Amino acid sequence: MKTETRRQNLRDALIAAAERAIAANGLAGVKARDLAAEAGCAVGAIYNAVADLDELVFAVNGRTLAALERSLDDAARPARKKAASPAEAATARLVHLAVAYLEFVAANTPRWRAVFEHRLPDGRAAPDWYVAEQSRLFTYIEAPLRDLQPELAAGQHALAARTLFSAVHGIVTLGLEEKLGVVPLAMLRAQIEIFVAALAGGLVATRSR
Amino acid sequence: MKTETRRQNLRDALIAAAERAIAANGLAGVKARDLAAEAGCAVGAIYNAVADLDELVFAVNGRTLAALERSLDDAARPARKKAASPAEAATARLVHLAVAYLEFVAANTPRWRAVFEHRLPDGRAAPDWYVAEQSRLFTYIEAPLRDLQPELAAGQHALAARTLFSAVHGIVTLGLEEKLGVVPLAMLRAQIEIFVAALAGGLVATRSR
DNA sequence: TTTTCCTATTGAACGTCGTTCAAGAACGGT
DNA sequence: ACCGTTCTTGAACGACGTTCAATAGGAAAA
Repeated sequence: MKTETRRQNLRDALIAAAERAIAANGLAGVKARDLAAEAGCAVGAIYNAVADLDELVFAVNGRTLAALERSLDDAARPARKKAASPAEAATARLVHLAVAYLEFVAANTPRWRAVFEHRLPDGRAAPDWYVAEQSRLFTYIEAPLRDLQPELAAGQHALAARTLFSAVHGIVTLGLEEKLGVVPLAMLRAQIEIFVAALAGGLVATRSR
Repeated sequence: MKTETRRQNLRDALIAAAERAIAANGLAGVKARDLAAEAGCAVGAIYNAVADLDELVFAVNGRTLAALERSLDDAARPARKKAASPAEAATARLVHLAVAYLEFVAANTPRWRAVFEHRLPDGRAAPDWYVAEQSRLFTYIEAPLRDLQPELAAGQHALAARTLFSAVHGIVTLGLEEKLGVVPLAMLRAQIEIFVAALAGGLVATRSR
């Protein structure tokens, strides 16, 4: 069964080539002929290792999600400062997470943009493993949110985590995108710290009303 | 000078065709041959009325920005409830603006997505009139923010307006994009009301510290 | 009006893209 | 060693944005 290993090797080479292409030129840099040249095969051979170029993009995006998770884990490890209250500790963790997200995206901008720019045609859906990976990342946000608003129903935390992530994602994405005025990274970090802290504080205040 | 009016007419027809194409099939629906067929001209004639297809997209996006501004104006008109404090009035206006934004985007999803999906190749910049239009829209956010945090330096309000817009934009965009779980519009509106109100409340609380 | 020049218009053609396919090469089981 | 199956190849296909030589037609001069 050497043909199967060769197929796997080609697949890996293509994924690696696609990852380099995305890092260098974004999603638009993923071109069948270039990938074939870099992986050392003919254009047509791509379609034995992979159904689509879309499948390659999903593979690369999956690796990017895994890399983000590693960054979030590293960011969560240290810190552990004493906090006056559980709510303050939760707020600090949310701010920390948001800043870690900002820094990951800043350090991996083209790779990360590919995660959100990629759209598959018509009604085709993302692979299950990909959705699962994406979903699991939200648990990082749900845990502090539970500490922040323990009285909320279970499903509400998942919804709030989506909303909070979307908000931070918007700030990070539009901030790094220089479409409307260039915002230095340090200023962006400061804004995120202010806004996430204010948001968390506001949520806690809402609770007691 | 009939040729000049004909050129203008063709330009208008092409913009209208592009707008229909975007509304129906998104940015990817803008195709030279289809536009030419719908505008009743040959493919090559497009390039007499317009430099690029990008120019057409910018024209359509400009119209979309104008439509958003009309929606925001309409949304700002009524309401005018009595508020206990300037801060509460400002918060209510920010929530109102965010909800109006959500509803505009929900009612014009493909058109609005085109505004953010459109990327021009290499180092070409957006036209000046387009940047100005986009910039002017931020003043809608800056005014309530000034009421909310009067002690902030002038430039800070512009920065905070960008950040707040980015956050709401993230919530709206990822919420309407059904990539990760479908969130009903009503639920999305509730989330926005909660989050913007909490954020505004948190910002006010930060001020007094 | 007639003639002339110039520019607008046309649609075939170019280069690039993802994907497919007929042909030939290489593999795996017997 | 053989043969059926499968993989690999690169030319070919259709679609895309854009360009261009050829032609048609309007504007200015006679």
